[in-house]
Amino acid sequence: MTHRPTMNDVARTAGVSLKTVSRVVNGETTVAPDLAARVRAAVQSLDYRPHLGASLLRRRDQHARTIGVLLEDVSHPFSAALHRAIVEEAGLRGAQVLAGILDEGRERDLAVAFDQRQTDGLIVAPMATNQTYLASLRAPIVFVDREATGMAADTVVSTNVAGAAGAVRHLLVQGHRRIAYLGDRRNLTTARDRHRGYLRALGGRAGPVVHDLRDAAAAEGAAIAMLRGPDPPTAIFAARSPITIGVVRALRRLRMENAVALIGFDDFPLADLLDPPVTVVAQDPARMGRTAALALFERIDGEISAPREIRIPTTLIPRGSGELAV
Amino acid sequence: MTHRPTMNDVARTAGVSLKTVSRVVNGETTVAPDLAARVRAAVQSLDYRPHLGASLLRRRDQHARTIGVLLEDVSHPFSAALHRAIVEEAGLRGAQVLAGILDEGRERDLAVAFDQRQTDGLIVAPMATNQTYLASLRAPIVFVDREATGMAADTVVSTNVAGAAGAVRHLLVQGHRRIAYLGDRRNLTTARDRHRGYLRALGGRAGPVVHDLRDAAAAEGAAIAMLRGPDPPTAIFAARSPITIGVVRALRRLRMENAVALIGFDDFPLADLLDPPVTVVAQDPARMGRTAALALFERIDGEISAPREIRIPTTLIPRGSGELAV
DNA sequence: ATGAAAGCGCTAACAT
DNA sequence: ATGTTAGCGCTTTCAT
Repeated sequence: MTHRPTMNDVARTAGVSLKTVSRVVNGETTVAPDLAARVRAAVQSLDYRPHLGASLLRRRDQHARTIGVLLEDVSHPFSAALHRAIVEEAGLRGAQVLAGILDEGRERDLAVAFDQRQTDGLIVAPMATNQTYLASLRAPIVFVDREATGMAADTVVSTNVAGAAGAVRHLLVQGHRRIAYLGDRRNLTTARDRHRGYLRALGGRAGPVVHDLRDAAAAEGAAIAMLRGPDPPTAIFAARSPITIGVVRALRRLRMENAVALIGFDDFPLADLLDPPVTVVAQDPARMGRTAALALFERIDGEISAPREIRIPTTLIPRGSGELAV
Repeated sequence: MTHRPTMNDVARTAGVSLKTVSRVVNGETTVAPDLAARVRAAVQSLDYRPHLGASLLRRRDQHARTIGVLLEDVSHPFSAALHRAIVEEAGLRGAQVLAGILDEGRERDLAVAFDQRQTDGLIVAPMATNQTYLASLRAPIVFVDREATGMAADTVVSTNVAGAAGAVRHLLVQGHRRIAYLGDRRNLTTARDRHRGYLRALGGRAGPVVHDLRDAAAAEGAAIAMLRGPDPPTAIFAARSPITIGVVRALRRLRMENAVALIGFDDFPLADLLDPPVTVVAQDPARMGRTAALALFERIDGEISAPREIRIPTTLIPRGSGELAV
């Protein structure tokens, strides 16, 4: 087991003091060129790599130039785009991004683990029903996609209420009067807001509503039951893309894909290649990610104003499924 | 700025020595119950959190119970499934997983950043053309999906040659004689192997071949050119799912989706809902992730046998597009 | 411009 | 069973 070289080893090899090595490694300019060259040669030959932990331990005020991102399902195209935007924005600032998958229940553990790893800040898409525990973390936090409960911090979300209301109004314009809502668990603020938008657009005339659909399979079952039941809807608003996909499968199985209109919240790959192509309310995850990253870096740099809530607009993309008349 | 509490603060508050706090925090059993209770109370009231960096600095032999995963495109369903499987396997061992997005060129920086963060090991899907630089890292490494160049380590890959050859043979059985290959850059070992499988199945009778297709748009353009050109193929083998999707778009635009057979390597969401449904050679990313994680933990635990290459079998899933006759 | 000494928060080795 | 001392690899005084 060969010892990992330390600054002391480099100093000995280069025939200089520990501190001189430190200066060279940290790019301080107050070192004579020949000494610096000797140090660099020693660094090379020993394959020395500074020990970030030790460095961070001593200079407690400095930053590790690393932020953490905690996301639910990394495979979700929305999360992936968010993640990528954050990485790019961080790259401009010379910061690294570490990501963690937020399995339900592990949210707290992960956040603490990141915090212990001296990340300078955290961007979190909250899953758990309460984020109070985050208040005790060392590092600043920005929430994205969903709002947090029990803790105030900068938050970047889509215009969920307006986007959902716009989709439903779009269906009303086609003449639909019986419009169903299929959504996720109501403890997610996104689901609550999209449901609220749906209700707002319909006024008193809400159609059938199903909550707590956690995945495409559940949505498919619920849609089939609804469409086969009494007084089926002529149009469906799906509040999340896995639900949209479940509804597509249901309509296909019942051969009703051209008989019942469908608009989904959140775009997804291949939506335009389905039959009929799926009309969606597209979010702008790239902009959300950039915005969240910028907010976080401001906080890291010491910004201490009151927590902000930033809303990113959505766009209705008509592709066919939402333009089927009654 | 209120000072973050240290073990010393806890010791003072609890009226015990520093070492006693250390013992309690680390779950050692050689502490009298009443002292332990006092310590725990102090930890609570001060909201003390151990400083992982300092801890790791002292006990150099111990592990941080954290591994890093370096993946190209986290949004790729294959990568996402891999990632999730690794997280689950690590969870069983009580280990955390940090992920990094491997933008081309940043592979080295990220790997070093993770290594500096005292990860116990790394799982890497190599992108760069050379991985020699990884040899100098502290932590053990396992490669997944693609083989590395310039560095020997455990590697978990799909049976790319056999899977591709099987797909092409499947097309031969339907009577196709002019079968095209559309693939990614040949410096990726996966692309090379799938191309080799294609050639092997066809013997001397290879059809038109296009390499270096980096995304769906490039594949769409290449497919259109090929299908409009002289002597077009009657079947296409796409070596990666973004390419498959590009080919689907091309066929759709030319209204040839039922005239030209298509098999794609790697499954993708909604493949079964397209028209015609897309036949694929499915990989098993969950198994690959589990296998890679297990291999890495063995290495972390000190296994020093020669590097292994583990091949995970693929499965042909006939859905329609690959069963179109000539 | 360079170096010696102290100490970041913690654990290991050794008392007691 | 508990405490004391030293020191991990590094940066920060403070000398020179």
